[in-house]
Amino acid sequence: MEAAPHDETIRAGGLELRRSDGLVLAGGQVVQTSVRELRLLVALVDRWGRIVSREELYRLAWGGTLRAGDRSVDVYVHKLRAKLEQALPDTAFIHTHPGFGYRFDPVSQGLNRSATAR
Amino acid sequence: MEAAPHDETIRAGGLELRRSDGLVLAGGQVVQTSVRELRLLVALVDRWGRIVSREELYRLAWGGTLRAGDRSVDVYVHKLRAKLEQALPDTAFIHTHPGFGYRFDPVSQGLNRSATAR
DNA sequence: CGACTCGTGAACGAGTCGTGAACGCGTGGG
DNA sequence: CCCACGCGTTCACGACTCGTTCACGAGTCG
Repeated sequence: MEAAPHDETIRAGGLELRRSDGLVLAGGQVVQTSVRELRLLVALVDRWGRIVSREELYRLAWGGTLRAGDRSVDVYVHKLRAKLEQALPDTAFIHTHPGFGYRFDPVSQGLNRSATAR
Repeated sequence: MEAAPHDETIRAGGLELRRSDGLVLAGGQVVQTSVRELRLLVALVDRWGRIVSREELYRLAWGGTLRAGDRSVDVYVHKLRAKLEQALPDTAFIHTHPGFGYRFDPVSQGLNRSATAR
């Protein structure tokens, strides 16, 4: 029944991601995510610290090829950011790398951390 | 980390569930449940805090495979919510996760600003 | 400036979920 | 034998959610 070969639970800067349940916790509270949102988040978290192109993110979360002009990834990154920031306002999780893609790396505001963004 | 494998009596946020009797108490008063309702409730409580798919709930409470288009689980979740809400109006027990399933987690209204929000 | 990338809110169609009601079945009492 | 009753299923309709797409503005770079 439970098929979870990977790490069942991922923890990152106040974020908790239970793969088997499809449950996301941030700061102790439940973050409601849709199926797409969760798959995108998992795709990003699995490549923690690395820049992931939109093409790859689309392939992982949607399962096809990203067509030219498709902004779906952008829109869903926005949705994820909104939900995560609502739960943990002082932490930035997803960073934009213009021309390359997105990168997942929790950075708490006010603390010294590698802020590679922009 | 595992919460109560098969305890006799389960207590959760004003709810009391005795397995052997099949007795459900909420806020001190008895909640009359049918066999199906109780089995569904037990299935949810046993996976407290986790999202449980309709397929699994059907398998646990009914004992077969959920056919496409079968709304039985939805209807019985509704019945359970109605009965629990009548006993404890300020507590939400069963939360919906669209696309995933249902999750049992008692949340008292007004005292808790977290959990199921959108 | 002009072209491009990205953020963000809104609108829309499709699908999912909540909910009341009708129906059928078995049970037990008159 | 008939009827009332509780239980479980199914249906119908409304409300809500999801994913896509568009539109516009901000920011960036040569």
